[in-house]
Amino acid sequence: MNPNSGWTDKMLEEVAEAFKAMGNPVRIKILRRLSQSPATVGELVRDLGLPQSLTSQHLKILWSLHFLGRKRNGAHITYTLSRPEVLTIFSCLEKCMLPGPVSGNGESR
Amino acid sequence: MNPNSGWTDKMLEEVAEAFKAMGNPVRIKILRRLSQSPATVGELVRDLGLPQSLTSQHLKILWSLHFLGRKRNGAHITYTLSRPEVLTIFSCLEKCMLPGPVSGNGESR
DNA sequence: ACAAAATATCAGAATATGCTAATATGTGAA
DNA sequence: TTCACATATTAGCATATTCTGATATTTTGT
Repeated sequence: MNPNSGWTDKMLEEVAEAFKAMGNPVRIKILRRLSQSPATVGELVRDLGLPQSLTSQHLKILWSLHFLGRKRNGAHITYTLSRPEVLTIFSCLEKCMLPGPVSGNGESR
Repeated sequence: MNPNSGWTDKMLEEVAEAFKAMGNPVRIKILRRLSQSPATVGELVRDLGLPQSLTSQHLKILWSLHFLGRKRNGAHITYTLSRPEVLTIFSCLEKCMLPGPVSGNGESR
């Protein structure tokens, strides 16, 4: 019945949101940095060389979508990667999607 | 030196583009439909219940990013999924990211 | 209570995205 | 060539995203 075999429209939306979250260079930087080790906002700002405000905004996005965990430590807030699967996806992309085999897709116009 | 251990800025952009491409419900529908079997634009329009123009626009995006292959057959054009890895990513998302364990992320404000 | 440091939020501008409706292009048949 | 069908492209609008710069909030130390 459902022409989307298995996925509801709501699931479609959520999956799209998850991809969208990863569809930004700054957020990818953050995710990759946090995959090495947890970090505070200040450390991220320093390591990635980004404005504090911008970093905070992107952290909010990633956190609200449950990509990140957050822990207060005095005046500092430490963020952690809460979905290691993200890294699997990254390495899949790195290996499979970037080189773009484009093996004879037979476009002959 | 590079604070992005391994990835150049160009790679970051390209990976982000790939994620962005998958960050839209219509494009996810198309990718999933094509994962079952190749289809012409008309078939996609019918199966997914989308306007022809919109379908064509999204196909163009997916094709130009090398997600799809294309083959002319008379007046028809058949599209195929050219990156089966996409499905791996989908199922990873389906299993890991959607249920959102959010297991005690220790947010205690 | 005050100041300083760390983080978050807001306002606004520039750009990008997604959609509809209309039009163009290409293809095969008569 | 002309028609009908299949697909692509365009224009324009509405909304979303991304960024900067300024301001708010929270926390610790004095």
